[in-house]
Amino acid sequence: MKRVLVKKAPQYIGERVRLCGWASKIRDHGSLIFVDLRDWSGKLQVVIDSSNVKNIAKIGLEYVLEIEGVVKKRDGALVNKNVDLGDIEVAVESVTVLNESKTPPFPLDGEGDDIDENVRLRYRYIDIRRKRVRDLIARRHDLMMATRQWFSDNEFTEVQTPILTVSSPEGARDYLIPSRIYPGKFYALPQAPQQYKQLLMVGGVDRYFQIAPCFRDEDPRADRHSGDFYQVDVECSFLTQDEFFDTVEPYFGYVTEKVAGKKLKFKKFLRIPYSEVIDKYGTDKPDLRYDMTLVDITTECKESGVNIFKEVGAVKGILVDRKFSKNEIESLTKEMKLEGAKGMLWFIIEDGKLGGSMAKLFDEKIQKSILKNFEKAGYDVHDGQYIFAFGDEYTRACKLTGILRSKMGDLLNLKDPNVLAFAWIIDFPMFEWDEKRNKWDFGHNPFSMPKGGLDALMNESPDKIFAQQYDVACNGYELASGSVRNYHPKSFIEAFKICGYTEKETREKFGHMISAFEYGAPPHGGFAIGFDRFMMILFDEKNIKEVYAFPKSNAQELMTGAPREVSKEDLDILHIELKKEKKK
RNA sequence: GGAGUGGUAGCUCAAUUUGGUUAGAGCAUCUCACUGUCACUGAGAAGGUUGCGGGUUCGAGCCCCGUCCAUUCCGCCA
Repeated sequence: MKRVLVKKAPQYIGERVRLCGWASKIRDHGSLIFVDLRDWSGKLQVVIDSSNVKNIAKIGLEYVLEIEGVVKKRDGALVNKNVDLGDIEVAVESVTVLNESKTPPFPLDGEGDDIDENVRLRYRYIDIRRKRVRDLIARRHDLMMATRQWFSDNEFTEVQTPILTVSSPEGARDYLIPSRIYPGKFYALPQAPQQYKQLLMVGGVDRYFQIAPCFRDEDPRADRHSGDFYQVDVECSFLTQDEFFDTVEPYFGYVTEKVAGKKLKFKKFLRIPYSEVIDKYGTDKPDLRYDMTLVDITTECKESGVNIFKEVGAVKGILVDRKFSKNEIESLTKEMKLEGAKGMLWFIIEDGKLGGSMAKLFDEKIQKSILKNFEKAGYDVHDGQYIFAFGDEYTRACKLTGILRSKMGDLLNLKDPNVLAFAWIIDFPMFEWDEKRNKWDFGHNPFSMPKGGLDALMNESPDKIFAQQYDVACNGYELASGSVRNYHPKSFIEAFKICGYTEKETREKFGHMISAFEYGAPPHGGFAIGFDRFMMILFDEKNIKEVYAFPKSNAQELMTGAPREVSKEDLDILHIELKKEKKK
C-alpha cells in the first residue's frame, strides 16, 4: 500500500491508507489508545482499538510507527476544532513499531523558547521535529526558490564561485585551510564572493546573482551567525545607482508577499542620506515602521543655563505617548547608562508646560520652544506625554536617543510584525578619520566608487567625499549592503593612496583586480542581501540561529562538536605543528 | 579582550526578611487501572556531587574569592 502524508489523509476518507511517522502524543485508555502521529506534513490522531488490533506492541513517545487503517470523519463532539485535521482520524488496523526511541530530552510541543538553547542544539535532530523549526526549514526553502525564480526571471544568471580561495587583506578574519599539495600555503574561505563577482562583470556576465555561503571568523550577535552564513550576492553592469535600485527593489516586495504573506509599508523604498538617518533615528538601520523621530533641543538646553549641558555637542530627544512611573524612569535611566549615557533628561507635559525633576530649571519660554520643536517634527503633542533626551557629543547623543527610540517602539508595540519597512540608506562618507592610527580609513567598503570619481579623490578633502554606497535598512536591521564599484585602475589606486597605501602596496594586494580593470572593466555595482537575516525579518525571529537547520553556537556546532582536534597524522599530512597553548 | 545576566532533577522553575533539620513543584519517565481522549484522568514510584575549586561559619544552593560554561551587548564584522 502506498504511503500517504497525514496532510493528504482528508482525500482518503473511507479508504484504507498507510501512514508513517512519530508518536508525538499518546493518550492511553487501556484498551483504547489515541496516538497523535506526526510526519513532515503535520499531525493526525490515530485510534488503536484493542478489539480491532491484535498484538499491540508498546508504543512510547517518539517511537517510529507504520500504521494501516481507515480514514474516518469524526462526528459531533469528537471533532477537535483546535487542531488541524481535528475533524478526521484513522481507525487503526495494524501498527508496526519501525524503531523505538529513548525519552526525548525536552518537550517538542511548544515553541522551544523556554528551553536552554544549547540543549536544543545538542539534540538538533530531535528539535527539528518541533513545528516551529520544521516550518522555518520549509519557509527557507520557499525563500530560496522565490529568490532564484525572481532573479532568474529578471535576466540574472546564478554563478557559483570558489569556496577555496585566497585570504583577503581587508575586512573580517579569515578561515584558513592548509594546503596539502603546497606545504606552508593556505586557502581562505570567502568572506563574500566580492572579488569574483566583480571579475565576472569584467568577464561580461551582465547580471549575476548567487545564494552564496560566506565565512567570517568573528564573534556572533543575535542577528549575526558565527562562522558561516548566506548572502544573496548580486552584481550588475552598466547601471547607475538609481537604475540599480529600480532594478532590484521589486525583489523584496515579491518575496515579502509571496513567501511570508506580509505587507510593505512603502511601495517605493525611502531613500535617506546617512547623515539624515543618524540625525532623525540615531542609527543607520532605523526601524521605519513607526515615526518617533529624534528632535534637537540643543539650543534650549544650552539657553537654560543648566551646567551639565554647557559642554555637550547636542541634546536629542523623543516624545513618548505613554505614562511612566518614577520606577520605570529610574530603570530606563539605568539601562541607558549601561549603553553609555551619562544620564537621561526627562519631562512630563502638564497643562501645556513641562514637569519633571529638571523642569524648574527651564523657564517658560524655553519650555514652549522645546514643545514647538516636537510639534514641528510631526508629533501630536498633548498633556500626559513624556519627553526623554540625552546630551552628549553629537553622534553619541543621536545614537543613545536612537537606542531609547527602539526600546519605546517595543514598549508601545509599534513594531507591527506583519509589516516590512524598507529604505535605501545612501551617501555614506567614503573615508573616516582613524583616531588611533592617525590616518584616513575606508568608511565602509574600499571597492566603492566615490561620488565625483578620480577628480574628487585628487581635489577634495577626504571628509567631503561621499561614496556611491548604500544599505537596505528594514525593521531595524541592515538587510543588504552594496555599492557602485570603483572600476578605474587610477581611481582605485588613488582611493587606497588616501588611506596610506602606496601604488605598489595596492597592486600587491589587489593585483588581479587592478589588472582586470585594465582590460576593459565595465561600470558595475551591486549588493549582497543577508539571506538569514531576511529570514529573521520575514518570520519575526529574534535570533538568527533559529533560521538555520544546524546553527552554530559561538562558532561551535554542538551536535558534531566541530571544531575538534585532529590526529597528529592528519596534521603531518598538512605540514602543520601545533603551538602549545597554556589555557584550556 | 571588556561589561551585564545566568548555571539547582531529563525539561521549566522554586527554596521564605539576614545562612538553619531530610533541597520542593509542574511536565516528562516507570508501575497499576481505565473504550472517546486530544494539556486524558486516577493511584503509586523513581529521579539531585545545587557548573567546578577553595574560603568564612557550629552550619552554605544562599555569603566571599577564584575558575569554567552559556548568553546579550561593546570591541570586531571590507
